Amino acid sequence: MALSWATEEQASRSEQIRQMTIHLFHEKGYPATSIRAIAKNLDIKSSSLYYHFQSKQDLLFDVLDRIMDELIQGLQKSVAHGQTPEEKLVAAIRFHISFHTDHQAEAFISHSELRFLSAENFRRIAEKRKRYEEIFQQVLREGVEAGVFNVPDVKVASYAILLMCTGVSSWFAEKGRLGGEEVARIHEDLILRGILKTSKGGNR
Amino acid sequence: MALSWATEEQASRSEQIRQMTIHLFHEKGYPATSIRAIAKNLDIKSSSLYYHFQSKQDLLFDVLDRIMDELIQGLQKSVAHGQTPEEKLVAAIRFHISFHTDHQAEAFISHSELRFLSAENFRRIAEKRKRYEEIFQQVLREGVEAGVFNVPDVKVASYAILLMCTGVSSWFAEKGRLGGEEVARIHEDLILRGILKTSKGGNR
DNA sequence: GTCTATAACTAGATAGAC
DNA sequence: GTCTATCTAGTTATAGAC
Repeated sequence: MALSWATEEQASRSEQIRQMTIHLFHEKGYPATSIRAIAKNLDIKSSSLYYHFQSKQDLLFDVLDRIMDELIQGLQKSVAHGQTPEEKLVAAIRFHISFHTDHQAEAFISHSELRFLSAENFRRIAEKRKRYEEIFQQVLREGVEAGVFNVPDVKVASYAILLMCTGVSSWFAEKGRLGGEEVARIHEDLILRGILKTSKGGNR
Repeated sequence: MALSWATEEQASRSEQIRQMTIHLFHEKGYPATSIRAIAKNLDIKSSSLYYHFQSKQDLLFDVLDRIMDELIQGLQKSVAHGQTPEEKLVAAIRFHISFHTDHQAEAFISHSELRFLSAENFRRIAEKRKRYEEIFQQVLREGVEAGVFNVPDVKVASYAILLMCTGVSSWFAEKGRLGGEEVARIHEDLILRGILKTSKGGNR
C-alpha cells in the first residue's frame, strides 16, 4: 500500500524526491545522506533539488511532517470504527502495526531522524507525535473509566504499547515467517491480556 | 552505576574517549559526530585520538562491542539468580530496564548506530545481539515447557518484550515523575499478565 | 602521548545559463 | 525545471616533530 499522497500513477518530481529521501534516510540516516546522493539516484543534479526544496533541513521536515499527518489521520479513522474501548484499542493496535509493517522505512525514520530536526522544526513534529500518543491514551482512559481495563499508569502503558508495536518495523521482514496480520494478532493478544480486567483476552 | 570498565577513579584516556564518544553519538549520531568534536571536548587534538584508535569505525565498533558484552554478562548474571521461569523472566526484565534507565546513552546507541558499522563489524555485533535475545527466548521457552507461560510465538514475544522495555530509554527522564524501579514494576506487571497462564482456555 | 601541518576529499548551497 | 561551475567549509586520516 502506498501512502495517500503517492497514489497518483505519475508521481511528481517533488514526490519522487520525498520517496527517495525516505529510502536513503532509512538506509544511512540524515547526516550520512548527501543531497548529491538523493539527486544522483533520481538522475538529476544536486542543484536541481534546490528548485523543489529550500534546504536539506527543509526536506527532512517536510518528509517527517507528512508521515506524522498520515499516522494521525489513519489512527483517528481506525479508532472511530470501534464502539467499545476494547474494540477501539484493537483497531488502534492494528493500524499502528500495519503502518509499521507496510511502511517500514517511514516508520523507522519518524523516530530515528528526529534528533536532526532544528529546534523549531522539532517542536512542531513533537507536537504531532504527542497528538498521536494522546489518541492511544484517550482509548486507555476510556477503558479504565468503563471498568474494563486495569491500567495503573496510562502514560507508561501507552508508551509500552506503542514502543512494542513500533519496534516491529525494526525486525519485520516482508517475506519472513509471519505476515503482518499474524504479527498484529500476537501483539493484540499480548496487550489485551496484559491490561484487560478479565482474562478473556487470551481466548478471543 | 557506572559500567564496569569505567569504575576506576582515574579513567584512562582511552576510556575518556569512549565515554565522550558515547555521549556525542547519542546526541548527534555517528556520521554527524566528527573526530575533531570528540577530541575538542577532551581538550586534545584530533590527531591525538588516532594514537588510541585506528579509525572512527574502529572506535564505533569498540564502543558497541563493550556495551554488548556488558549487556550479555549482566543479563546472564541476573537470570541465574531466578529459580522458576517466572522469577527468571522478572529478573531479566528488571536488568534490561535498569540498564536502559541507568545507561540511556549506551542503550540508545546500541540500536541507533548499528547501521553505521562496516559489514564485518556488523556481523560481529549482530551475533552478540542474537546471543542476548536468545537468553530471553530460553527463559520464555522454559516457562512454556513448564506450563506456566502462554506464549504462542516465543520469538515474536521476546521481540515485543525487549522492544517495549528498550523503548524506555527514549522517554525515561532521570528526574521525571517516575523512578526506574516504578517503571520496571509497571512493565513486569504488564508483561506477566500478558503471558502468564492465569485462567483456562487461554490458548487460541 | 600529544602536537602542527597538511593531503585528499566531500559536504551544503548559490549564480546564472538555457 | 534542470544544467554547469564554483564557493566555502568541513571531513577523515597521515607525517613527522617533540
